[in-house]
Amino acid sequence: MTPDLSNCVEAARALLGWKLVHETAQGKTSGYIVETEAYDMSEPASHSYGGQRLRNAPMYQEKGTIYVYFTYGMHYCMNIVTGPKGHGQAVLIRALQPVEGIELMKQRRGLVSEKNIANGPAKLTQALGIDRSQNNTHLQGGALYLEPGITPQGIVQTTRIGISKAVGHPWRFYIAGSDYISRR
DNA sequence: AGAGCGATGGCCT
DNA sequence: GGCCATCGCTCTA
Repeated sequence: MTPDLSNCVEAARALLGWKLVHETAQGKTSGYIVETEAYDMSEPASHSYGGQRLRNAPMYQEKGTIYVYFTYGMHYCMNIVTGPKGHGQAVLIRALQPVEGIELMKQRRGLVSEKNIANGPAKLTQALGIDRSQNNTHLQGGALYLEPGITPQGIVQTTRIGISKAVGHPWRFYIAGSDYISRR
């Protein structure tokens, strides 16, 4: 069960409130998606810009494919692929509100505050135990999947964070008033 | 074959 | 607010 993933910008909005779940040998962890960003092959901030290559190939797969990339020599970030096969687009999951397996997530993150468990794209992959082995897998039928969660009472749309190109696109979304987003 | 740099986070001041 | 860790992908030669 997934929201409509036919377009990255609409999907980024629609994914807010859904519960992202990961089941591992250590246990089950999950959180409500509270912050997202859309990326599309038409703009240079996207990994899919400039055509398909080995690294970005998952972005060109079927909607619901998972794209995990490694950056800054130490961080993993996770995206949910959207659009038809052959169109390089995806939604970056930027923050979660912890729900299940909070103790395990704290253990993985090595800290105490619940607000800091998953309030950033690389923090949430560490908390849920996501790495390269989930890259190019699919939300359907895997250990990493979506479940219905909460209905956001308000959604804020603004510009994306941490990029230097195509900075004007208002393709970042977060749940209004959430204490678990990376920044306002 | 090799240099440059990034959709970041943590720790320091 | 600023700096640094750390590595693999991409581009150029």
